[in-house]
Amino acid sequence: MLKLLSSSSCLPSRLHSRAASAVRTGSSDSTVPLLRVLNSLTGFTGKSLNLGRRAFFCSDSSDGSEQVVEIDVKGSESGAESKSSSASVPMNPRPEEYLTELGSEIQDSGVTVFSVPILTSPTSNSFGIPLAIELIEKQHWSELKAHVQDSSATTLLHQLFNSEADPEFILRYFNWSQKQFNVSHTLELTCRLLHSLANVKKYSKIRSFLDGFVKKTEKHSTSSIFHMLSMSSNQFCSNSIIIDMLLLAYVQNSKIQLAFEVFDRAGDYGFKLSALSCNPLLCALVKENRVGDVEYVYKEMIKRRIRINLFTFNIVINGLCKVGKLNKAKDVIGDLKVWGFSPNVVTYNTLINGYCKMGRSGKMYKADAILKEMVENKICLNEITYNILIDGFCKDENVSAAMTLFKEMRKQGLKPNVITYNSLINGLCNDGKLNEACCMRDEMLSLDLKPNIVTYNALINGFCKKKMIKEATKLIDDVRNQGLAANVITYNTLIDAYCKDRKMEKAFELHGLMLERRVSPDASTYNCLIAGLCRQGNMETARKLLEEMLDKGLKADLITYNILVDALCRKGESRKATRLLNEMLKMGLSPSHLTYNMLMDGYCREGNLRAALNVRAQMEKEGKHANIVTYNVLINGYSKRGKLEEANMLLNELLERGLIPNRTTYELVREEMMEKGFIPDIEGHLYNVSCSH
DNA sequence: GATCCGTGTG
Repeated sequence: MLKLLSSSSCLPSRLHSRAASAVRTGSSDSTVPLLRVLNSLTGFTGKSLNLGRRAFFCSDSSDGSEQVVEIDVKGSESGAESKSSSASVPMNPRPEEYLTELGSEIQDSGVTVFSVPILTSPTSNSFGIPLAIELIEKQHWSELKAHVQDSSATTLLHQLFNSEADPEFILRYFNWSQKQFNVSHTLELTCRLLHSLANVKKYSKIRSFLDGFVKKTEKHSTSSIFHMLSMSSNQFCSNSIIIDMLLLAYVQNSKIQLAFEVFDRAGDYGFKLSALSCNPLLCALVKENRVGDVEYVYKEMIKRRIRINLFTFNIVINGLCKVGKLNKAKDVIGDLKVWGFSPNVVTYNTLINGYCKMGRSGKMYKADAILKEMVENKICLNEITYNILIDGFCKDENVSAAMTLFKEMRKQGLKPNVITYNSLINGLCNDGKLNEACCMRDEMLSLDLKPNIVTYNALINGFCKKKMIKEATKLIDDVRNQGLAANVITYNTLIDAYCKDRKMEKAFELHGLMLERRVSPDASTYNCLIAGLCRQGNMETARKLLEEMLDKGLKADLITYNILVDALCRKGESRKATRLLNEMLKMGLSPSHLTYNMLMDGYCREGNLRAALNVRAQMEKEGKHANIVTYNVLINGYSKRGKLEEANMLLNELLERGLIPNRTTYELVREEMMEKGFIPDIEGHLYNVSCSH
């Protein structure tokens, strides 16, 4: 009734070759229990062809050994027997039932999908399942190998699933056979394995299995995994746990996009995830600056009633703070209180850090307000709190305030660490206090706190800012003597200093040195060098360097293009710069306000106001609105050409748009205005005296 | 079983 296909002239050519190989691989004693066939029906993506009374099923086996069987739909035993070379199939209980289902499924649609593994009959040789299990248990692999060949590896796996074998042994065999025969078992079998492990609560085994699974597998789409998993068991709880672990495995293997997809689809399937996996996902999204996705996951977690905890809130707050969404971060603090949590030291540290990193003046005042709230709520400051504040004050150019905190920190019995010192050294260096900065480094050494590369980079930067590049370069030797290695930031700092000092040979020397020492230059390295060459007007070499950069697989970024656009515009070659702008857009890079403004300025200086306006139109088309610099550039362009009416119109336009003119805005027009009898009124609007009379 | 802090450049 069911038999191996021996040969067939009616198969389409594509299938024919598969059939031929099936004949070679399938031994003549292979049989296909109907139960297996039916099991396979539940889920598979392959193809079947309905050819009258017979259907040919082509297995989707990923190991390359295609197996084809022929099924007589009508179930006529005699008809099947007419093909003498096919093997007969032992009948399972109530075969008629299966055949009826099978037949109708095939006849209903021209394309039905399922796989048909071919099993070697266990009775066909002396090797039985109990022996196999024993060998697997004892891990006598070489002995097992004597009994299992390429073609029967999957067969045995099926038999193990059907036996009462310990899922852990099945797992062992699963892994061994994949490695041994260099095959990947099908997704269907993988899901069966996961479910059998979940049934006996072997979660750590599932975890490590999934780790391997996500490491090598790129071929299974998220949707096929979900589909197959839910097809192979309707145990909702197991499915949720498996998916939860899969999500975590993706995150731990830095496959964040896949993890995100799993999170999303778990919602469609209604699988319940845990904070154990969702929190790391959130963390990864924060690290990748995908704040929109962070907000989405957070909202979904609440909607799906995932048991969120304080970690969840803190991670989300950090994500929001990182991109300056301080108000939203405060909203989340409100949320966490509603959920019955209280902000802890990490919550406050995160928020304080958020304010410290904000570019605005008075940021430390805001940070201080949070600090007060923290103290009121009896949350003790820790080392990190102090480090954040010390760094914040240093960046706010208030090193003395930072030093006060430094002292207070120690008075509180908290130990400053490398980060504390690095912040202070950096602050002192930026303040030009190199001696004090060096003293701090010595203090570190005396306290047995090892300065690291960050420490030295701060010092090197300090020397560079003071144009003491020779001294700065010497520090590279110090770095080596301390057993440290200069990194890309070290080299970039020095290269940039030499470029600014117009010592391009020296800069390229360092570039060579970093290559020699196997420190890979990054886009910034090239940007520094390209900017240096542009400053010298050496556009040709700059172009060449850009090509070298691209050849190395580094991507030219916004900065690279801005450097080049700026240089071309300064040279009066705005047209060439426009070509670069289009190149950027083609590369999917979004030009910044600066890019457009430089271009407009270039055209204005060339007297091509029409071209400048075209740039502005393009800018608006790309969704970037003119800012105050844009207006200043255009106003300057018009007033320099004596077109005061237009300049005046632009000034009114910017006021109408709610932009705030700055000093430059007025200075650009004032002189000419006065000369020509225009006077600016108190509010900045201009009117023509001669017209008003 | 995890969340918060430090370096450079256009």
